[in-house]
Amino acid sequence: MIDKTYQPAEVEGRIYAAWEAAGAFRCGRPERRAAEPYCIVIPPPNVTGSLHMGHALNNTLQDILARFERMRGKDVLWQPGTDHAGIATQMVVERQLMERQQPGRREMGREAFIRRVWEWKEESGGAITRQLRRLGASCDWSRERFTMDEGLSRAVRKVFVELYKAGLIYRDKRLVNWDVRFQTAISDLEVQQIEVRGQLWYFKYPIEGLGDASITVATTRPETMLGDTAVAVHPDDERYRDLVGKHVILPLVGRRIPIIADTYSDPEKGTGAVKITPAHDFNDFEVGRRHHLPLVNVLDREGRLNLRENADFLAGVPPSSELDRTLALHGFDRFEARKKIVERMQALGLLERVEPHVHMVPHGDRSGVVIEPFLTDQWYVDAKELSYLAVAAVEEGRTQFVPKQWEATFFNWMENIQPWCISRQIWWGHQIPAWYGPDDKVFVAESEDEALAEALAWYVVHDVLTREEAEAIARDPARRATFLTRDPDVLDTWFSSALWPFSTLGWPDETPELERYYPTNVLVTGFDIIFFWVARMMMMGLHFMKEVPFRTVYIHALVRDEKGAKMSKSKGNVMDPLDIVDRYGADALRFTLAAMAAQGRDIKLSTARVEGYRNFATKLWNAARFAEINRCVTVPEFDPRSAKETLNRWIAHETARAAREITAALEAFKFNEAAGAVYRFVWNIYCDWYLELVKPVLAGPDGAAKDETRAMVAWARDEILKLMHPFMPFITEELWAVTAEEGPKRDTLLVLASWPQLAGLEDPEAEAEIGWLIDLVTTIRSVRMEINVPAGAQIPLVLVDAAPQTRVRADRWADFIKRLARLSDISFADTVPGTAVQLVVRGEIAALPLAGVVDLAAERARLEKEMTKVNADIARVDAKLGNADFLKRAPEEVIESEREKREEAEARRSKIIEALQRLQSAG
RNA sequence: GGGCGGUUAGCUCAGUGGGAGAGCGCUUGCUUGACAUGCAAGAGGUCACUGGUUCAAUCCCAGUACCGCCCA
Repeated sequence: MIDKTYQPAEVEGRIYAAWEAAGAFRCGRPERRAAEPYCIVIPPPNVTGSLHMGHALNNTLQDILARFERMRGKDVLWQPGTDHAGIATQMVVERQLMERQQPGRREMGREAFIRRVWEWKEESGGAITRQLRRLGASCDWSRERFTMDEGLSRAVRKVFVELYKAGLIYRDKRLVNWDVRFQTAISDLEVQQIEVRGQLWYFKYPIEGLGDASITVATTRPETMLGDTAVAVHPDDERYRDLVGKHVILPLVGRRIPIIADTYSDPEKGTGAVKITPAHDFNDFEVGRRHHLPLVNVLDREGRLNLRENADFLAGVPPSSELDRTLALHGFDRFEARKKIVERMQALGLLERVEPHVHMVPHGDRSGVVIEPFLTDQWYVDAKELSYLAVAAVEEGRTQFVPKQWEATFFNWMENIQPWCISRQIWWGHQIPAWYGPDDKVFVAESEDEALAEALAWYVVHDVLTREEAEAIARDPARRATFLTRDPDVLDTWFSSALWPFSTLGWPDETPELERYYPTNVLVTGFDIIFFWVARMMMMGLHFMKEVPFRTVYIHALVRDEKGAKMSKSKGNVMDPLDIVDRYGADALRFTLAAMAAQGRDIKLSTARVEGYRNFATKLWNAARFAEINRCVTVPEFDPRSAKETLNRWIAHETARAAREITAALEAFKFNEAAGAVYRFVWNIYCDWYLELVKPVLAGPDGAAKDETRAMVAWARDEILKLMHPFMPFITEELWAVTAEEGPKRDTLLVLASWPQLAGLEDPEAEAEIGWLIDLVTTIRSVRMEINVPAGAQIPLVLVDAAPQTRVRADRWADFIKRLARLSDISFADTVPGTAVQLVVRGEIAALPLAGVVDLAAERARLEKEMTKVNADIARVDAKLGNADFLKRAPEEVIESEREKREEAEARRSKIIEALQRLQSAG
C-alpha cells in the first residue's frame, strides 16, 4: 500500500541499504561476466573533505551515467576512493593535537605522528564517502581505495623510480611557491591570487661613476632589494639607452649590479626600470637565467631575513658601516624588514616617492599567509617530455573532451607546461624513495635494501669503499641505518592522484580488473582541475599503460550561488547539499542538478528550483497511488504492442518516444535535456493526459478494454520508474517495490532492471487521434476562460461540417471530451448555429452555442485579438512568398510549408471574420 | 595585458538559420474521487547594441557596451 505522502528521510537510508545488501553496485557480477564493461573512476575527494555542492553535482552526473549503463546491462565499475591530501590532513591532525593540548608534531616525531594521522583517518577520515551514499552514489564500495593504501603506494614508488631512471624525474634548484607557515612548497593550485591594496615604493639606485646620478626603480616588495642582482630596462627605451651596461651600487648593501636590457621591463609601468631579484620573483628568475645573474636568497624558510654568514648575500660586497646596519636586520620578519628598509632608504634620501598600488598577491589557500617565491632544491617531473603523448592522444581523438571547447584549454596548458615540482616538506604522504650517501650522492630505488645495494656497489666501483667495507656495512644493521639517509620529503598528493585510473585497478600487478576496465570510459570532473589532474593522469596513463586512462572527459560546470558568485566559506554563501537533501530529499537535489547541467554554463542554484523538482517527485508518487487505487498492477506477460485501445496505443507510442529522447540525451552527456524529457513526459503527457483520459475507462464497466488499460497504466508506470531511476533513484526504487506488493513479485531490484528498449511502438494514427482530442479540449477550456463561462457550467458543443473521421472520433471520445471540457452535449451541424462562439480545431469549426450565456464584449475582444495574430502571421508569410529571391533560393520544402501556413492562416482568418459578422448581427 | 564564456519572460536558465521555450514568481478561476507539493487558463520578451553574410539572422561573422571566469 502506497503511503499518502512520500517521506524521503524515511525511505532513502533503507533503500540504500537494500542496494548494498544486494551487491547491486559491485562490478563483475557473475551474470554480467560476458557483458560489456563500463568504468568510471571517481575524482577522489580529499579525505578530510565534506560534501559540497560541487561534489554533489559531480557525483550526481557520474551516478546518472553509472545507473544508466548498469540498466543497459553493462558490467559497471564506479571506482570510489579518497586521496590523502597531504597538507590538509596534516593540518587537521595538528590542529586536533593542539586543541587537545597533546604534544605537537615535532615533539612526537615523524613516526609517531604518522601513526597518529592513520588513527585519525580510521576514526574520522572519509566522512565524505558516507555523504556520497546519502546522495545515492552507486559506487562499488567493496573496491574503495585510498591513495596511501599499500598497493597505491607501491605504484607511486614504482612510478617514481622508473621516471627517475628514465631521466624524467630529477632534482633541481628553482623557485617554488613557498608557504612560510607550513614551511613547504605548495602547488600553483593551492595558491590564491588575492587583490591587495599595497604600495609602490620608488627607490633611487646610485649609478656607479656618474656622481649623484641615479636610476629609479619601483617595487611592491622593498625587502627583496637586498637580493637584487640587476636593474633591467627595456632595450627600446630611449630614456635609459645610455645606461645599459653601466652599474648601480645597491644601497644598504654596496653590491655592484649591472643595468641590463631585457624586454621583461615594461616602459609603461613605474619608471620603466625594474629591479631584478632572481631568487625572490618568478619573472626575475627567468630574467636572471637569460642574463646569467647570480641568485641571492635573503630569506630563510620562515620568511625572515637571512643575511649573516649568507655567502651569496655577501659575495663581492665590500665591508661598510651601511652594510653593518643592514646585517643588524638579520632575523627580522619579512614585513618588519620591509618597514625598516623603507625607513633607511628614506633616511638616505633614496626614497623618491610612495604611491598607493593595487596588485595581486599570492596567498596560501590553506595557511592564508603570503606565499614567498623561494629558492630551494626540489624534485621535478619533466612534464614537458610527458606532455607530447597526452597532446597527441587528444589530437587523435583517443580521448575526447565534452564539451569539445575544453580541448583548447587543455592544449594551451600543455604547450606552456612547466616542470612539475613534486616534493613537499611535510610528513604525511608518500615519502620520496631516494636515499643519500655520505657524500650526498642520491640513490633512487623502490626499497631501502635496493637503494643500499645500489649505493654500496656504486661506492665500490668508484673506489670510495672496498668490497670488504661494503660487505661489512651491508651486514651490520646499525651501520646500514646510518650509511644512507632517506630524503625526508613526501610527494605532492597529485602525484598519486595522477596514477588513480590504473593504481586503483591494481597496477603494478596485472590484475583482471586492470585488464577489463582500463582504459576507463569516462571521467567526470570540473574544468578547474584539467591541468592539475586530468592532464597528469593522461601523461602517467600513457607512459605506464601505453594507453589513455579514459575515452571521454566530461567537463561540467561550476555550481555558484543564486547571484552567480562562487560558493566559498569566507563569503558565507555556501549551500550545504546535505541540508538540501534533508529538506527536499536526495532525488530532488539530484534532479535539479541534472536539469541545470547544461553544457558550458555555470549553475546558479536556487532552492526554488529544488522545490519545483521535489514537487515533481510528489507528482510521480501520486500518479503511482492513482494506479494502485485503480488496481492497475503489473501484468508480466503484457505486451504493449498488442494494445487495441487507441488511448493505450498512444501512451505506448509516447513512452517509446520519451525513452528514445532520454537515451539519446544521456548518450550525448546532455543531462539537462534528458531530465527535461523525463519531466515533460511524466508530468505533461502521462499525468496530465493519459491518467485523466483513462479515468472514465477505469470507472466504467469491467471488460477487455478496462483490463488492457489497467495493464497499460501499470506498464507505462514501470517504464517511467526505469527511465527516471538514474535521476531519482530512491523514490523510483521505493515505488518499484511498493507497487509490487500486490501482484507478481519483481524479478529484480530496479537498480538492476533493464533499460526500456521500445522499438515497434510507434503509432502515428493514435498520435493523430489523441492529438486532436487534446487540441479540442484545450481550445474549449481556453475559450471558456476568455469569455467568462462559469467554471461549473456545462455547455453544449456543436461540431460544424465535420469530416467523417472527426465524427467517428467525436463519437468515440464523447464521454472524455464532455468530462474534460465540461460539456453538456456534443452534436453535429452543417452550419454554425446563431449566437455561437466558434473555434477552429485542426482546420474544422467547433461551435459553442451560448445564447444568453456568452459575454458578447469578451467574445468580440477575443476574436479581435485572434484576428490581430492571424493578420500578423499572414503578413509575415506574405513577405516571404512575395520575395522572388525567396522562391528562387529557399529549399522547396520550406516554401511548401510557408504556403501551407498561409492557407491555414487564411482559413482561420475567414472563420474569424464570419464569427465577428455573426456577433455583429447578434449584438 | 592575453585567453575563454555570457547578455533570451519579473527571477533562474534552456534553445534554434525558416512560426520564441521551461521552472519559479505573477494574475484569474477551481472543495474536479491520485496529487493544493495540486488542476485549468492567462499576462509577460526589439532574444544587449551596431554593422555584415544570407532569399531569410535571436541563431553565423565582425565590432561596441556591460558582466563573469582563467592566465600573466
